[in-house]
Amino acid sequence: MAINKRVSLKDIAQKVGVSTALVSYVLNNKKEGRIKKEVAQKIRETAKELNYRTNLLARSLKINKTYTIGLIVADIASPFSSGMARIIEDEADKLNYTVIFGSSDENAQKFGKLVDTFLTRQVDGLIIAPPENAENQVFRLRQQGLPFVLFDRYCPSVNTNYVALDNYTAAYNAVKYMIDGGCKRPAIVTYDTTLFHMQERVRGYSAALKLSGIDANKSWIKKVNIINPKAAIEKAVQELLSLDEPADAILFGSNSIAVHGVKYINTLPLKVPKDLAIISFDETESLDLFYASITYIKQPMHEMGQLTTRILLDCIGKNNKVTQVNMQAELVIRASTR
Amino acid sequence: MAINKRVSLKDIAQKVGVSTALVSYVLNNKKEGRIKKEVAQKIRETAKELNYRTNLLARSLKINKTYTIGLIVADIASPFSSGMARIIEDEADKLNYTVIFGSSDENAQKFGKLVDTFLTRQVDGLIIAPPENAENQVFRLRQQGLPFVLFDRYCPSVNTNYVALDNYTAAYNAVKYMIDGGCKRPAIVTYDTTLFHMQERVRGYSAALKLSGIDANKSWIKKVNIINPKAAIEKAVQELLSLDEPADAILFGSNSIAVHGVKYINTLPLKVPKDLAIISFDETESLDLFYASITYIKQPMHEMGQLTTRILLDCIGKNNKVTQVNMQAELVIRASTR
DNA sequence: AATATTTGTTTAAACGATTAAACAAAATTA
DNA sequence: TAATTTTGTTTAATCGTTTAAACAAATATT
Repeated sequence: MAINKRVSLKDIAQKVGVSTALVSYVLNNKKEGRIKKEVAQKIRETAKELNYRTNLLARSLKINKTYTIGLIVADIASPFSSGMARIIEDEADKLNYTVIFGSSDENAQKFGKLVDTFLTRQVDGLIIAPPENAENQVFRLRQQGLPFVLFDRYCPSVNTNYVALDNYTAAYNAVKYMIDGGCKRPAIVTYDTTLFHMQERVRGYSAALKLSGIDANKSWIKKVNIINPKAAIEKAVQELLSLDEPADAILFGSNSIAVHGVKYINTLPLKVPKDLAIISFDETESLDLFYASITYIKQPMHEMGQLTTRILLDCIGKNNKVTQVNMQAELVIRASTR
Repeated sequence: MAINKRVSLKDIAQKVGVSTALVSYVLNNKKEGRIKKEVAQKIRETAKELNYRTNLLARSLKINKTYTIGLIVADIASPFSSGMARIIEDEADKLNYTVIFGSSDENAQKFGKLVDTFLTRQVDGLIIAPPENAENQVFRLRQQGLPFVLFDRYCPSVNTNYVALDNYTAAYNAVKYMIDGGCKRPAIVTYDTTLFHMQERVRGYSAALKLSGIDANKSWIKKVNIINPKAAIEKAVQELLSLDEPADAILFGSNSIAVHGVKYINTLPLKVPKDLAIISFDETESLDLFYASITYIKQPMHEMGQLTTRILLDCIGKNNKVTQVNMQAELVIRASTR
């Protein structure tokens, strides 16, 4: 079955016996008062009858606007990314934008390829969670002048729009809370990465110790390799718990770290929160059945997604000022802390 | 900062002092032998120097092909959808296709809007998980002649490409396994929906009873409303367990049903699998910590996603025959069955 | 030397829309 | 009645590519 030849303005024009210009004016409701009622009516009828659909390629080419935004996440299959994608989709849809997406796999080169693909497709703007080592690419993008907004992560060295968590304060508050609850030796397990937002979390952790008068202990900070994290995280937790004076609180630096960490802890005889307090970043469904529900740092994902999208669409609509937002997290206190 | 005017073929042509046609030929490696080496070289250099990028809108308009496919899922934020999206993205990328996506929210009207949006954008084809009551829309799409492939769900009334699970056999085998393990009163909890794939699961369940010589009991089949499923599922499980002769095995008709069901069961004194055997469709991370790991029906998601994409791209490349695939599931036996 | 072929490049139409400008006819004003 | 304005529509250029066809110059063939 061949594709039914698509209907163009020309087809309508011919059928009605007018010029394509007139058809365009009518279907776009331009020149409102000028066009004869009966002709307009006829054109609209014919368009419907022929099942006409604007060719957005042609329109976009002419008006130099595609109503498309590109979304680059780490991995669309991850809950955080797909959750964000959904929020962005809905928000974009409200203003008639369509989203095309790609996963960078935390790989700067793949990231570059995606940016290129999207630019070639003439997207009106980009929403980006940049991977490690992509600062200069982000910088170059900035020079190009295409509107974009970073989210989740950002590059402090590049002056550009972003929406992210105030990771420093979030981590600070979480650790402070555990200390105030009586923990003497709080640890943190994060990925070994140069990504700014992760470093901020460690900085917040350290500040909480310092301001609470606890002597920082280097071995309380565990940075695990992002490749094959399961084994690395288990080892890290194990080490923390077998110190001469074992850690009595752990802040897991991300969702996925917490999953492996807590599952491992679940196999140990120690009791949460009595022997060990736990806080994780983001809620984690897969720990729902852990005997002590995990206290977690809640990012306002909805607000972040909506804000990110709005800032981008604002920018596309000519607003040139740079908007940088660090949102406050909420500490949701549950059973894993005391 | 204004957007740097994008560079076109014309700019290169002017700079080099040739026609745009020649530039196009060179950059597309057409007319290989005919073009003077030095000129070709110069053109390529200048293109790089000016940071030229093909305008895919213009090319697509001319060649009537966008290298874009539209993906319509129930909800991109759900693990199944986003997992599929990722597989499709990777497979499409290999052949230089880009994916645009939308979530139907299981709503036929929203589904229609998405199809429309994607057609307007001149996608080369669609990959669709159709919602309830979208049969006629799928049928109309079929008449239009645009290549598309259904996945996960399909409409038996419409003769079109699809890739789905053999849900009948999957359910049959699962229930049979529980019966063979000694279960006398197997139940099933599914959504109350006319979606064909769900009905197939019930049909497989019923066949297993019949062929095992078990008298089917109407109250063993629970169909819960998809709106506010948590309460409905808990009620269903509760009813199954308080029958005069309570159910001693449950097949949960989907991932999300199993989550609520098992979490509820976790609060009860009964023991899995001794008092109650459990099987679910799809693996469910959030039940990882349940004391008895859940036996589940494993869909070959990777193969399904890849196959779906390949069939579509095949179709776009002119293959007109209809391909219908029902893939076999694997029953992954773990601790929740005996 | 005349003709044919090859080589290297340009011309120009097309894809399907948008839109400023031009135009003709009707209605209004002077 | 002539000049002006309004109404309704068309013409034609444009967006940035692709590509068949035309063309001119160089080379090969007779």
